[in-house]
Amino acid sequence: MSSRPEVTRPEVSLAQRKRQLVSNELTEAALQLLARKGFDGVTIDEIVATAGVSKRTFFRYFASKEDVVVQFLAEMGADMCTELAARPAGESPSVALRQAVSVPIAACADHFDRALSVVQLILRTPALHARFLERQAQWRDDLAAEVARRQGFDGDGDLYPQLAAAMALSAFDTVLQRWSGSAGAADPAELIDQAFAVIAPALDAVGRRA
Amino acid sequence: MSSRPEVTRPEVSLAQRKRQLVSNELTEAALQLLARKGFDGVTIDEIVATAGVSKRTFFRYFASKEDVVVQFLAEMGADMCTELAARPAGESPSVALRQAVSVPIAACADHFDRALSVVQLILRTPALHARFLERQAQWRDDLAAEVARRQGFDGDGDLYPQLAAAMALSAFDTVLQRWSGSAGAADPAELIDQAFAVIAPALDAVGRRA
DNA sequence: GACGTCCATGACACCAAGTGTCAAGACGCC
DNA sequence: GGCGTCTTGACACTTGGTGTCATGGACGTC
Repeated sequence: MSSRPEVTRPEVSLAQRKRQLVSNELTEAALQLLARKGFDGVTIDEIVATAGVSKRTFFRYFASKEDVVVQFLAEMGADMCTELAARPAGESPSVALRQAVSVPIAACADHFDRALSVVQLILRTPALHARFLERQAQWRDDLAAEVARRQGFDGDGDLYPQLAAAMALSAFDTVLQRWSGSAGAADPAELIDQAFAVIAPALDAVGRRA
Repeated sequence: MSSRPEVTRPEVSLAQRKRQLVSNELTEAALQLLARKGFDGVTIDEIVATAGVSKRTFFRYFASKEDVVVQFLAEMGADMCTELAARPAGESPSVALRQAVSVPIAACADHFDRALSVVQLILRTPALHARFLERQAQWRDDLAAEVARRQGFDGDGDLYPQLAAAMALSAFDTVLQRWSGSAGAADPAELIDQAFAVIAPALDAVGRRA
C-alpha cells in the first residue's frame, strides 16, 4: 500500500492476465482429461500438449500433478475461515461453524457439474484424496485458531478448538462423500443440517473454562 | 540371533521367516535413515544399499517410499477395529470408542522412542502426512461399520456412524499431534480423556433411531 | 540322489514425475 | 532504440516406480 503516483492501468497488468489465462487453460485441459481417463491414465505431457505449453511451464503453475486438481478447491478453506470470522460473536459454535462449512458446499452446488466430477475424481483416486486431506489439515488449523479466538481460548491449552474444527470438517467430508456418492442427487444443505445435528451437542457443550 | 532353544515351527515356513527378515531389515534401514536425514533427504537407492537388497525388492515389500513409514503404523487401524468389536454391547459409544482409540496410543507409549520419531516424521513431512490421513480414512470406514453394527443402524441412511468414527479419529489425531509436539512429555492417556470429554456429548447423544 | 516346480531375488530397461539451468523472446520504462 | 525484468521452452538430469526375464535356492516327488 504505497501512495505511489499510480500506474496507468489500475486494472491487472497484461502479464498477470496472461498468467491467469495460462493457468485457466492448464486447469481446463487437465480436469477434462483427468475426468475422462482417470488420474493415472493421463500424463503431464498429454496435459501440456493439450494446453499448448511446455512441461516445465506446467510445474511453474502447479507444484504437482495432484495440485492442479486440488488447487481447484483450494479457496474453499480460505472461504470457510473468512465466513467463520464474519459470523456474529454471540453465535453458538455449532451455528457459526455450520454456516462456515456451508459456504464451500453452496459453491459446489453452484458449479454443479464441474464440482461434482472433480469431487468424485478426488474421492475415487487415492493419491488425490491423500493430498486433499492434507490440505484440509491446514484448513483445520486455521479454523481452530478462529474458534479459539471466538470462544476466548488462550491457545494450546485446551483441545476444544482443534476438535471443534476437526468435527466441522468431518461433517464437511461426510457430506461431500454422500453427495458425490449419490451423483449429486442428495441435497447438500439437508446433509449439512443432518451432520451438524449429530455433532452440535459436542460443539455447544463448551461451557466452563479456566 | 536365535540364541533361544529353537522351536523349528512347521507353522511358519522358512520362506516366510526369510520374508519377514527382509521386511524388518528394510524397515529398520529406512526408519533410521529417514529419521536422520528427513524424507526427501534419503533415496530408495540409499535405503536398499543399507539393507543390502535391490531396489526392485524394496518395491516388492512396499508400494511406495511413503509406505515403508506408514505401514509401520498400519496395524493400528485393525487394532482399533478389533478392540471396538470386542467391547461389550451395552457400553456407550464414547466409552467403547475411547477404549478402541486407546489401544494404538498405548502401543505408541509402549515403543516410546521409536514411535515418537516415526510420528514426528509423519506429521512433519507433508507427503507422509497425506498418506497417513488417507489410510486413516479407511480405518474410519471400518470403524463406522462397526459403530453401525453396535448401535443397530442399518447402513447408509444415517450419518451418525461415519461421524462418530470421524470424531474418534479426530481425537486420535489431536492426541498424536499434542503428544509428538510435546516430544512425548504429555501423557497420552490423559490427552485421550480430555479429547473424549469434548466429543462424548455428541457420541452419546444417539438416542432415537428408526 | 536326481529332477521338476515354485518362489524370491537381482539385473536391466523403461516410463513418468519433478527440478536446475540457460538462452531467447515479450513486455514495460526511459 | 536500448535496457532490465519476467516468462517461456528446450534440454539434461535425478528419482520414484514398473515390466520382464534369467538365476538360484528351497522343497516335494520319483
